[in-house]
Amino acid sequence: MAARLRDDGGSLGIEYVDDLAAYVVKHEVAHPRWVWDDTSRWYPELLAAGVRVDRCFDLRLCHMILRYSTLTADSALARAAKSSWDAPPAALQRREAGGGLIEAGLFDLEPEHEAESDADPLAEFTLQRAAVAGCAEPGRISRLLAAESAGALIAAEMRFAGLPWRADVHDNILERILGPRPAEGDRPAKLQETLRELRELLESPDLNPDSPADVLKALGNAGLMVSSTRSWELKQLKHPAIAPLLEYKKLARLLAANGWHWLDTWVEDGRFRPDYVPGGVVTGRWATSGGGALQLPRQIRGAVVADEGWKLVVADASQLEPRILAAMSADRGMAEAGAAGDLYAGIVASGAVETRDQAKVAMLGAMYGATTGESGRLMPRLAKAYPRAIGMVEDAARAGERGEIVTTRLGRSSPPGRESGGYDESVSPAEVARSRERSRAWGRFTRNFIVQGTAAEWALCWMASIRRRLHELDVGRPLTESPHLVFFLHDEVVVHTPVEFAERVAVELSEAAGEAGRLLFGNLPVTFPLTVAIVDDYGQAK
DNA sequence: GCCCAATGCGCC
DNA sequence: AAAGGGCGCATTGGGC
Repeated sequence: MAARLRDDGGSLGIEYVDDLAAYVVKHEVAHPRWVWDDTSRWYPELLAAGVRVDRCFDLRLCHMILRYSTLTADSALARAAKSSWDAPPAALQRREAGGGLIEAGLFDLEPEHEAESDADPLAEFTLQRAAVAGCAEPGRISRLLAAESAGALIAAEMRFAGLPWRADVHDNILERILGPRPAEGDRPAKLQETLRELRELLESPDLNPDSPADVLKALGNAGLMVSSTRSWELKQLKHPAIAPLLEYKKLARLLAANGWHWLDTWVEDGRFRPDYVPGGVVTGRWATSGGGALQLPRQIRGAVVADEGWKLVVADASQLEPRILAAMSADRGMAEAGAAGDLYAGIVASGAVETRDQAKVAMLGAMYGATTGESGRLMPRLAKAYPRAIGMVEDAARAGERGEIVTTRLGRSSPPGRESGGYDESVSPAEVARSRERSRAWGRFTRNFIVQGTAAEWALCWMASIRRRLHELDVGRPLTESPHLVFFLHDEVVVHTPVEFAERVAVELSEAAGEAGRLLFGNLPVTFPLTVAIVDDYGQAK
């Protein structure tokens, strides 16, 4: 069933839809905003039928934002009991593991909710409109809902198009690093050789290098005291076995995470198609499921190769999070430091710290909540030079420690913290210390939340703008025959484009970045420069 | 055999 | 340089 609504919400009638694709094609010429319960439920089949839509409103994603946003806390929607609109996306429910469905476990739904008996999209849409209209910042929240929904369209389109992936190139890379593909279950030659050397140097002929406990024991026998086998900890040690051990771990990681098994599982017909999950992270970042798409190691990016006659345009936003912080706190000094291009160099030029590395470490520390080490030591100097920016993250941290909720620029709010509850006299000192550490940890989370979450909003607006601009470059051609987005990584995008459009695409990416900045921050003097590369393979970028 | 937590590391 | 935020995934190893 489909209902047609006027802008004011008035109904133009309800009709039964037999052929969804034909129905959408017929009405898309009028550029409606399609309102549906879940983009991942409807859009893939439309794309498969060759149908693209311009705009939509993803009720489930928008519901989650409105449910928790402090801007809409007084709305009927936020006060209502949990319903099927609070359930995870259809795409996640569909995915099977073993013999059964994955239990998302995030929401305690009563059984009757799963029957979607209460999932009337018209009623939900009305609730959502009321929530937006009744809030103090309708402009911000409606921008967020539009951006989130555009993200849902993009996610479906990226999966449909797929990331170009040359299995033969990937295989060559693996052979060069690991040796020829071994029989199933055998170690590749380079791994085997490294292991032989490692066992000899540790005098542990039966060492299982894949078992941290076993490695720890062998290191202990060799007189090496460490509390774990993490690489950074091993690097502190001086012993001939450390080099081959680190080497083994690196090779084993590549084999296990992105080796031949990964290739067989995730690459089909020259494309890698992960499931993108918009809103999958509390901060508003996307998650993915399948193939570890957001963790593709640099080593194998060379296997992402543009089709014959096509190019990849790779763009990443330089120092996005510090710039976001400068903008949201309206810290003129920090904005100025980034104006010339390299924010960290600008911080050095201002005299706050001596070296670019110090500037970088200090900024990361400010956004993550570092307390010790060089990063912690530099913080006071940064706070003195940029009081508004640093003050903003400090305030967010203190709020989190008090159990309060923090909110991003456009209105996404952090989840409610655990009730901290003041401790009474009878509690042991150790218990008090644990409780304090928990609240500090939550403060680090809320501190980072406002920056990471606002950066995610910027990225969504950037991508929505990119999508519209790419479409306008070559209207009327099918998605995969004209410039289109094929990858997104928090502050970085990859566009697959026919060669003749590549230069134009590069320009549009930069202009879209400016547009995203204005959407979030109006005319504040904060710039969002990009590093853009037109390449044949992803490995050539950066 | 299945399930789950811990470990470790890739990405931002 | 230090071990601060967010994730997904493979593997080990313990419990049932």
